[in-house]
Amino acid sequence: MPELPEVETIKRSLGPIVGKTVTGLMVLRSDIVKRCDFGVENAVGSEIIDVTRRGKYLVIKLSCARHLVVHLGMTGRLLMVASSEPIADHTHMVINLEGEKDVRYQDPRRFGNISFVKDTGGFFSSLGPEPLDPSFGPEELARRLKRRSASIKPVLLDQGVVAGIGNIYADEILFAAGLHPARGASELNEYEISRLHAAIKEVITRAIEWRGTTFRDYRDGFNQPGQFQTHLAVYGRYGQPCPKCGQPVQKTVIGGRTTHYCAICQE
DNA sequence: AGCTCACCCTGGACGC
DNA sequence: TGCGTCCAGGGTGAGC
Repeated sequence: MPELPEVETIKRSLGPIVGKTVTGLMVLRSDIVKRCDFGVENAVGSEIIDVTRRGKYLVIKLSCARHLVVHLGMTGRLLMVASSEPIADHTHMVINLEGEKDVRYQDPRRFGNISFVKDTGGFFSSLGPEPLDPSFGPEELARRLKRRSASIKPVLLDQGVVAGIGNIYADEILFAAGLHPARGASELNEYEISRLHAAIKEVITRAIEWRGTTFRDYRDGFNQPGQFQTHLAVYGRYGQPCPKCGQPVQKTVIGGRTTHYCAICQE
């Protein structure tokens, strides 16, 4: 389940492709293409000048002022492999690079998508701020929560509020902030919002340091799993002791999503 | 406008 | 062993 820390880790692992020239590009399943501002043939011959991230989106920037924007959904992977490797099942796009290397996009569940984008500004216009951007402060978070009557958990998952938070980190963030996931977003006071803001930065930063969470599917560009799963406080730990108070972690459904929390530590 | 919920998809876990 | 059922969840869109 690639959320911000996983996508950031993949982005960093794809460093070796920067500077390489695209020698071929094949889309093997057209239904994974979400938006197409230009033909794939336009990418061939371009140089990859950067790999960046916005929220949960990975952006492969090409020298022709065009971008490949990839969303990995739940089970998507971008892997660097030798061109001689056989094409694995559920491979939906192959980017051939100079030096007989490929970047391959695999996604068994096909919740992910690829876009061929000219103007990324427009593409990302509905996304909220990057949680680790220094300009993202508690005041802005407060402003974004104020008009939301829904529970804080689904509001944290709303990419228009803050970009990059998914189900795992929403639960971890709310635990770190000591906030019950069913609390109304607009009812949080200044102190609670400052705790939430600090928890967002802290949890995301720590998860990136551990190279993301691998529950089952997530791998970086070198096919390596993350390590943060052993540091989770509540997510996936239903019935196990809360790391703070020792009481069993609870599980419920909020906003249609499985939600883990500690009934003692999260008021 | 904002909230809630069903839907998409497939592999793995689980029960019988 | 095998079959059926359920579950995971990001984003989207329908309906309220």
